[in-house]
Amino acid sequence: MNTEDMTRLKIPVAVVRRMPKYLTQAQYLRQEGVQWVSSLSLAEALGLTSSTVRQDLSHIDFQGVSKRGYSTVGLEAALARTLGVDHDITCILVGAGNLGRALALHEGFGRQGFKIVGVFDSSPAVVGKKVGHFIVRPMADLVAVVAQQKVEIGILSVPHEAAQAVADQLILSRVRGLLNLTTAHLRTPAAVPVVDTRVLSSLRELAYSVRSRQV
Amino acid sequence: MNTEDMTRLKIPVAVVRRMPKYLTQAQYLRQEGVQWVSSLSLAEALGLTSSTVRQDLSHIDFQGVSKRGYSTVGLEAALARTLGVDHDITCILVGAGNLGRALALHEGFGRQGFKIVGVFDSSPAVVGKKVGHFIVRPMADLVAVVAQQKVEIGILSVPHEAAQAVADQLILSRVRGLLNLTTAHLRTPAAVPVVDTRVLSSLRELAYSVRSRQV
DNA sequence: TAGATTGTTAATCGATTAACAATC
DNA sequence: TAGATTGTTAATCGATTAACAATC
Repeated sequence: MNTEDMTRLKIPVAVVRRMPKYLTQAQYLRQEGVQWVSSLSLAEALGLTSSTVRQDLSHIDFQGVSKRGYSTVGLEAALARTLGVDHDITCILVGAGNLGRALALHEGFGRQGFKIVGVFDSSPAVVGKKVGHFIVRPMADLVAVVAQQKVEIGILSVPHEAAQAVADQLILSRVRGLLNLTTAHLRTPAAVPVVDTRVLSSLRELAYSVRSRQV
Repeated sequence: MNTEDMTRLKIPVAVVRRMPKYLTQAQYLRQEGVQWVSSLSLAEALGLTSSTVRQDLSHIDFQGVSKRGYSTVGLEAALARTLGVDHDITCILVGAGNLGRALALHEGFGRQGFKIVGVFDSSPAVVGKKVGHFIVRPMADLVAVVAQQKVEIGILSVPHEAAQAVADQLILSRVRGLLNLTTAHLRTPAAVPVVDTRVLSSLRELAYSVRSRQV
């Protein structure tokens, strides 16, 4: 099988979830001026085994070199291409509470290609207010903005109770994926993937780990 | 084996990661006045199979009832006990950038028992500034605050480059677990668990999902 | 009682690790 | 060349699902 075919095959979720870490590490090494990295040193830096690293990287359209390892520049480019982050991705953010405002103000996402082009809120008390250089817009503008700016991703940082309703509105407005920062579980059609990032869940998981390791 | 023994056994990570979701759902149902919930309806609400739900809940010290399901009140209590979130957990936050300030201002965590008792930053420009009712403290105060307030969890929201050094300081100050919001991979001794919540990684994972589902 | 739903065992599926020939 | 490191196959390990007896 040639590499063209291979990269079209579905990559296991577990592997996709590690790819952003490899990408971050490849970027870092390249910035540091490191030109080559072995599967073993990637593994050590990321808390994995070299075997896992080689298995994972076999899913991208990029080859290592015997005795030298992987070119950091090549690895970075191939990972970005595989993930689809080698070009800008347009996002909107719904929910201008503390968390939403922080994400809108955070510049790191834009630097990595995730461009936020609008901040929305359902509360009339918040609509019209400024968040950095954004002016918070009403939900009624959603459909038009998504269409005009070709928005791909909707970021949800609304209260738990509102989450599903807002997700439904985002889907109707034709965003193609959702980043869910709420505690709610979102139901979406199969064509609209959801990735969850729940700080509260992580804290609870950590509470368990802390307790179970102490004894 | 009695249930006492069982709950002392190590619970698989995959199960621990789902427990916060069951807890959120049990809380929600209880608040709505629902008294009983079946494994099937939990599964439907959370996007799982009823088989997974029953397997998972067999790890907590709590029994369902044939023909009725699980008592929402009992389930909530047992999950909170198992996770170790049936009492307050003291946290500090390091890094008073946009994200850090947002988390400090967010009231939801405190309501769920995660009490932030201090906000720290290494930048003299930020130290002394107010974040909500907190006054940002210098890193030099870390050890004393952790000891005096019995801080269990350190939340990291510093820049990538500073992450490992700050993690090391937190470990020296004797926090017992780290919530890592940075893009860095943290190396810690086995006794100090780390849970990662990386918004950028989630966005990248989502970018891949969006692209692979469209075709 | 009849039947809905649990708890658990066994089967399947997927992810990780080990091992090693190929290669630069 | 010799040996370090890849890419890949096979083995192991763990997680999910299916199935069903027990039970209220």
